[in-house]
Amino acid sequence: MMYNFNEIEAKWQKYWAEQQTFKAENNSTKPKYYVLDMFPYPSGAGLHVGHPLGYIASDIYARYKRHKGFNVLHPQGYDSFGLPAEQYAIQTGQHPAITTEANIKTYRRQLDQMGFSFDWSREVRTSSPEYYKWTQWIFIQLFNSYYNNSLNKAESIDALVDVFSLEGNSNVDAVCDDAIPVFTADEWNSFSSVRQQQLLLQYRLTYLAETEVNWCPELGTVLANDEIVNGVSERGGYPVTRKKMTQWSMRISAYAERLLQGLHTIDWTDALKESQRNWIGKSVGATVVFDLKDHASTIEVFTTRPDTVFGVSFMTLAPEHELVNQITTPAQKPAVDAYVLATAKRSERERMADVKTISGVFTGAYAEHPFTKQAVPVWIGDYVLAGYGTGAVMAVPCGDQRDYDFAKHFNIEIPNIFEGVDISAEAFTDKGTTIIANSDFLTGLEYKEASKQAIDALEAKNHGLGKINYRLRDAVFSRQRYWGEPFPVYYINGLPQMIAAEHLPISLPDVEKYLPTEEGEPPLGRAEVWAWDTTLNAVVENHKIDHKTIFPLELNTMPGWAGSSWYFNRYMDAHNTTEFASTEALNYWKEVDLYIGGSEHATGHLLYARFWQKFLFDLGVVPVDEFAKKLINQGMILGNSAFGYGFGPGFSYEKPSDLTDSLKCGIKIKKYVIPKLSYDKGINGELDSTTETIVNNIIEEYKSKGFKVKYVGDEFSGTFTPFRISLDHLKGVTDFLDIESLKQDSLFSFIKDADFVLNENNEYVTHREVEKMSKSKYNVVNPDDIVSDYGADSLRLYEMFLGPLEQYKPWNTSGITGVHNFLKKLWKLYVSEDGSKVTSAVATKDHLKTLHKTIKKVTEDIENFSFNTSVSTFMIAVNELTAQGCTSKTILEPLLVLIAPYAPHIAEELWEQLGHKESITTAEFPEFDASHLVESVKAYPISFNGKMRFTLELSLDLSKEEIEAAVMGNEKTLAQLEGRVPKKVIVVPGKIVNIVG
RNA sequence: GCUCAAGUGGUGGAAUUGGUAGACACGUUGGAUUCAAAAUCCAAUGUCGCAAGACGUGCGGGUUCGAUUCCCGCCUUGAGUACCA
Repeated sequence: MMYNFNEIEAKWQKYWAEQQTFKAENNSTKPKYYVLDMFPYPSGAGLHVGHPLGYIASDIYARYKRHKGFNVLHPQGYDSFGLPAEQYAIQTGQHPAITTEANIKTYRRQLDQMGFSFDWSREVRTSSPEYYKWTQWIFIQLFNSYYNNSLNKAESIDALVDVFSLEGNSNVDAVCDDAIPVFTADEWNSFSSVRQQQLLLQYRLTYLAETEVNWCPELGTVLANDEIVNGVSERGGYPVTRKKMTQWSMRISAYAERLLQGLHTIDWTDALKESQRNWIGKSVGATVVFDLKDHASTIEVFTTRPDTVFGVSFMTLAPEHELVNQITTPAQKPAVDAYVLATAKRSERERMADVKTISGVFTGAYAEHPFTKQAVPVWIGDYVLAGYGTGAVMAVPCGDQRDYDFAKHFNIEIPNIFEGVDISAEAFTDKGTTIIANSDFLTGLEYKEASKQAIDALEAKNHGLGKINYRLRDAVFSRQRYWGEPFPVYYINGLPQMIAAEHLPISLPDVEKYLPTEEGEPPLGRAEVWAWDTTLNAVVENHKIDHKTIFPLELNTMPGWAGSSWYFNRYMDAHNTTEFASTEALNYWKEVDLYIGGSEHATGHLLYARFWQKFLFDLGVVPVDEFAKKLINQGMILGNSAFGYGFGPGFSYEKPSDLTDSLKCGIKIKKYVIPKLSYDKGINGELDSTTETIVNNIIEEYKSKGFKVKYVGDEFSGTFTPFRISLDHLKGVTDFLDIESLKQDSLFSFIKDADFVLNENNEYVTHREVEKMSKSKYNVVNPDDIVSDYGADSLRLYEMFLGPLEQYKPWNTSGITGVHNFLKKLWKLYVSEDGSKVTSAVATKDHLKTLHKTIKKVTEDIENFSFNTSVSTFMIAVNELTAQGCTSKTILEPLLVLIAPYAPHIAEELWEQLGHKESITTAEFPEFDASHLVESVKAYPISFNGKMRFTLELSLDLSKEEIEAAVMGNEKTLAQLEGRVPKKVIVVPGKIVNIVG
């Protein structure tokens, strides 16, 4: 019998689906284990070989845990709302609902053929009304809650209303907008209901506010901070500008401290925790209030160095600071206005790129130092950001490099307040133990004590407060797009009202025109969408709202991260129509035990999901406040792009491995040089002179048909253009180009008349480069091809074999033959041409040693997520057992269970051939038994003073006699004793042994 | 600039708490089989050397009987972050 992987894999995939082998129950006598993958966006390109990497790892772990006797929940679903899905629909000109459905079909087929052990009965889609009903429900809960700082948790807004009506807000410690006035109970009760609602909105955990947002005109929507990379949109790379818009926001800042503290309780990688910490950006310090001379207002600043308050020699405001207009003196007004205007014109990106230039303008105003009462000039400068702290700083040039540079540039005084420190060249920024000088009551103190006393003094004078500042901003929650969850919100008199929970879901209307607009009018706002929901219609009717003339409905949609912030809870009880998941299910599964996904979600999804989980925990809906106990970031599998080099259209070159080699070869053997330089510099890269000469020679020697280069005499006057070649046009898995195939591809029509210059073996060698796998780079390797050529088991093993899970690594199809051969050898170990080879023969010592060595290694590997090395271990085991001629069932049966998580199809097939009626999934994972491993004892000397002491390396517990025998009799060990032959070995507990020479 | 991670053959990568560096696989070379090719099997494969042997884990030091592993100082690469007061 042959190893017919296609047949075997189809057979078992069908069997698992029919038998519902991987269906998890919500109660069991077994311990529970929840393994989750970050669910995919069903993009139009389908899966490439990089996508399943994490799914394979989680599948191996899930299958392993089942063998170990756990009730395993391993679900899968689709993050089908949001920008990526919508952009794809727009590009293809189809409705997102249609493309999403089609893409999901492709994904499902591709996932199924990999043999994953998902419980598909629990599938969720964020874009299905049954699911987003509960996303809307959570939104309403957030709206109905505020953050109570004294309880340090979210609480119902009704509780806040009660407090207001009894005692006003002066004793309320809640997270809210900065500018809330103090009011008494009487005042509150006398406020109109509109006024009350406006005030409450400033406390709610999701609130409507006019905020400066990141507006992306190309995408026609606002973006959250984490959706912007280097000043352009993460998706598409479009420019982003600042714009004031009324938007829904999520008060994630209320949870900043808990999000920080929670990191201590979860087993996530340090890198990931670190980036969350950076993103939250906690800094401890104080606010300091400076009075203004000749002006009623005050300037409030935040500083982490209150100890340096006596080093202040000026203040700087952000150009956008609200006081700038008020305090600027008439004499300075023209200069200040010009500067403010110039700053506003500069895009975020320009401002970021240009950090070296120091610029600023004096406002003419002076503040008063809170202690010395000296006049402090107030400047504006764009090194101060409006969005952080208070948008103003007290400048201490001797203790902060930016203040120092600013002072030097504008010739401002730099007083030194550090004992024995030279500040003539740069600022002194160490906190350490340096003594503060020239600072009145702070003189002679160190940083820590000085800070404390400075804050005490400020608080006593009512001129400041100890304060903790966070970089984390509230998250903008509105998107001016079609393909997202509608808000369960309508408006009365411009104030938002929640639609009652029993009317959910508010479904997304089916519209013809779903394209975003550059002005930011939401697609749902167009005429044809009016009254798109019967529920809403009823609501609107009840309130007698004329929805033709006013906007009664919230027309924005929720961002992509809304649905992904709680989906892990939905899997626990995916079809519940009355609750987002039942309490029993939530209490049973609690949290995700192992979560696998990419690190690119560090400051987006993973932060928002933790935020919502903590909120739901405060609400008492979920039993734990961290949703994922352990998280692993799988690395990316990179593509291996192929390039040709062209000079103008229609001409291309081989890229030789190195320059000197080509020089040696010369033009006679048709080698020529296109330096990497030209590629690195892109299309308009320059060639160095050596290269240029050769190129000239080649041009003279090999004028090709279709060679359309302009050159004057011998002057080379063009540029080389690397062009991408689809991997389909390479000969097999080599670097060699199949020229005929390429010329027939309409995508590469520009090349069809070209002559190709070949190397001495008449091959055209492409230049290869490792980069991210993407359709546009023509470097995608489709798992479908790999599965049909080698089988899913081969693909699974190979993806693991490529290298450590967390690492970024290039894909290289040629290596897959190694693991494929292993599977064939494995097959041959069990099956001969006439049938099963497995017998009831007694296992030999060697057989048992091989088996238990393998059990030990593989168990350790899986527990440590080092899946790559266990593939090697299997190979060694099969090679050894084949060499030993092992046919014993006692060996071969447990071996199959070891391999089953990695290569489930072949394992099932062979398991069946061993006579089992049940799936191998029900088999117990074999236990390691050390008694089968006997290895030589190695001894290493520790010291030679009188007695010799040794470290012994043992792989199991040997008796004293056995160690003695091993050391005395081991030639190699004796050689290491430098010729001294021990007479007696004294075994000491642990590894230390005394040997008397 | 700051933070983190990583540098091992032609390649991907192994190597337990410091203990035979290069497992396993790819690739390459030679051989067997074949009319031939594919497939399969066998052997060799860190570098230098005919060999004995010597040298070898980015560079320079250190600790140790012993260092890929620990310490100090550099260099390089990758990732994240960026005027955060």
